[in-house]
Amino acid sequence: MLNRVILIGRLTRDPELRYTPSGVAVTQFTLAVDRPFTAQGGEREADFIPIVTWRQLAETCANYLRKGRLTAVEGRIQVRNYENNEGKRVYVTEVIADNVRFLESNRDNNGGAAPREESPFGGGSGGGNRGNSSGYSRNNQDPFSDEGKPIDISDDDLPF
Amino acid sequence: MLNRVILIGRLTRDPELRYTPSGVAVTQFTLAVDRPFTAQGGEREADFIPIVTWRQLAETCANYLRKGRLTAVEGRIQVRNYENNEGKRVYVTEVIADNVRFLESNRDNNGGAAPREESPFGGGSGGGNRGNSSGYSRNNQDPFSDEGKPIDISDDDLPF
Amino acid sequence: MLNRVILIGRLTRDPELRYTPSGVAVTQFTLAVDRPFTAQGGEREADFIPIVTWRQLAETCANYLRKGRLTAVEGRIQVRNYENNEGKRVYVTEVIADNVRFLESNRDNNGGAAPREESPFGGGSGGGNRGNSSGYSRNNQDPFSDEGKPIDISDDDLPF
Amino acid sequence: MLNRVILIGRLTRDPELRYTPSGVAVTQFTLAVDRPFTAQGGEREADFIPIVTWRQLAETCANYLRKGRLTAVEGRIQVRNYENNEGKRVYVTEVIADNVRFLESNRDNNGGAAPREESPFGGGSGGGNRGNSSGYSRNNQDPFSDEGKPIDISDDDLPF
DNA sequence: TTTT
DNA sequence: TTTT
Repeated sequence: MLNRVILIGRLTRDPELRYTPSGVAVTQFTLAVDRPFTAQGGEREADFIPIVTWRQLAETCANYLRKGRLTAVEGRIQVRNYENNEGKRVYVTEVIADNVRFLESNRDNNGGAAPREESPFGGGSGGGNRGNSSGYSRNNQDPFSDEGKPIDISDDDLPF
Repeated sequence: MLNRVILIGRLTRDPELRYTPSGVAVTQFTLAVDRPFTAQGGEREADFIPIVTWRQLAETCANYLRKGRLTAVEGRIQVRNYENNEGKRVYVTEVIADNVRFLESNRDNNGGAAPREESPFGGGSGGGNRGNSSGYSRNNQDPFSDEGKPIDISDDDLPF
Repeated sequence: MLNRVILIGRLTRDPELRYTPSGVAVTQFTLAVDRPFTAQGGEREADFIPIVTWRQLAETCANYLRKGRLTAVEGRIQVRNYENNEGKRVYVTEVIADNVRFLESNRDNNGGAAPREESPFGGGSGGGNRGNSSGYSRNNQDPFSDEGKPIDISDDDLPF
Repeated sequence: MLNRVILIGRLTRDPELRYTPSGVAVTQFTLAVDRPFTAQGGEREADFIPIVTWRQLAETCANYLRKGRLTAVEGRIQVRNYENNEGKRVYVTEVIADNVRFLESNRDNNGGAAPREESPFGGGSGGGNRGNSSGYSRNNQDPFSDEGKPIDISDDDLPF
């Protein structure tokens, strides 16, 4: 009835952009969020929280977010489930984001992977392929071709 | 770095109160939270989100929450993992609540299980056993005795 | 850059529906939200927080919310300012709601004012005047005619 | 009954640390939070939201926050009121913060005022006066001496 | 000016 | 499988 999540953390890897069979953009990444207390032993732990974004927001995230970047995410908790290879039901909890804030510009943080775009509001190579950073065109790609795991993304998951 | 969740939904069952080996109260329940849109086909779906409360809040939840009650929960997302019987790593996502609001009084809603306590601020049988609804005293109980699944609760999970 | 508020409280009065000069619905009400602690002396205090809703949500709120009802509100803090009669700048802080949840149905709570509509999803008198509870038609009304204070609502305040 | 605010924005000035008559630290600052849409004319507007922190958090904020810094704030909305010089009741809305995150380290942003401390976890001059940046000792100060406006802070405002 |  |  009400379901609201706000997180600030850092990406553990570059985001992954894919497309559903019907061509809708989806980007997934994981946010490492430090816990507000230290574990016994004094080490600070983190929660690794899977984030999913759809459509235009997915393309923006794929273009501008990179591993290590401090990022704020607003969204809702969603619990999916599917049957795995052994016929067992597996539950997957993700945050479906509807608002993502880039708290570090590209200038601030240049460790990790090289940015695919020069600047958050900079040029890009123009044209219709913007946002599809896989190098495949939107029509003949197979976004899941390199995936060993069961395909767990479909148009049925579309939140709106 | 920041991790905040606010949910409003209904309990799918009565809450379960247990104690860690060192005697700390933990209560778990699941909140059914309706999604803000309807699936294709027009049915309204819900997310079933596991909630964990600790210490005094755990005892209050065990005493006053019941299946079906409309409830607000504030907390943070936590992702635990453990190795299962087949040596596979399993990830469990829960909301660790630090604030729970009972949006329906006992009077409002008397379906489901009978309340164990008469009123939210009513008597109880007094004495040291308050909040331990398992019928075991706090010292000789085995809160996990009736559990087939691997014990996935320990003092290591203590959030503060 | 990020601005999110979630409140649960009770309406101090029936909501007030008005229309901007260009015919956009706006509803205002105040939420009494109990503080999480007691003041010295032991009395529990509350914050009285002004809420504003626009368009369709404004009409729904005007139709179904009433004085005393337990209500959840999601939105953002907005700070307006205007010059008063004495030429002094006055600051007004409100929560612009984009999501409102009715936590008590009409059946639960029938003290206070009589409901203008029978049931949350019930009939109403039908037709185009739905949601305009002032009795004026949408075109020839003056929503501010009965107001002594400076007109502090205009199309400029439109949030989207 | 539930009152939660999360903001990300930038300080409009250096924070102001004061002490109540009984010696409790209070820090006030204003956060400029960009609105999620542009006004007609295309300019992006912001809300200027007053933040209050107490005790240890007040001292930390006074030490490490500076004008212009990107900052996340978690807290609750509080509405105070007092009678002004002309006998008129004035309402003041503030966010009482219980969690503040510094999203830019001292290195990132050195515009505006010079930092009073070298680094977030750096030295300081040590000793009991830490956090009292007014230059007054905690006992003989008058935290309101340089204030023309009515004293609007007192131990009565203490949130816990 | 305030709600239960 | 994890980020600074």
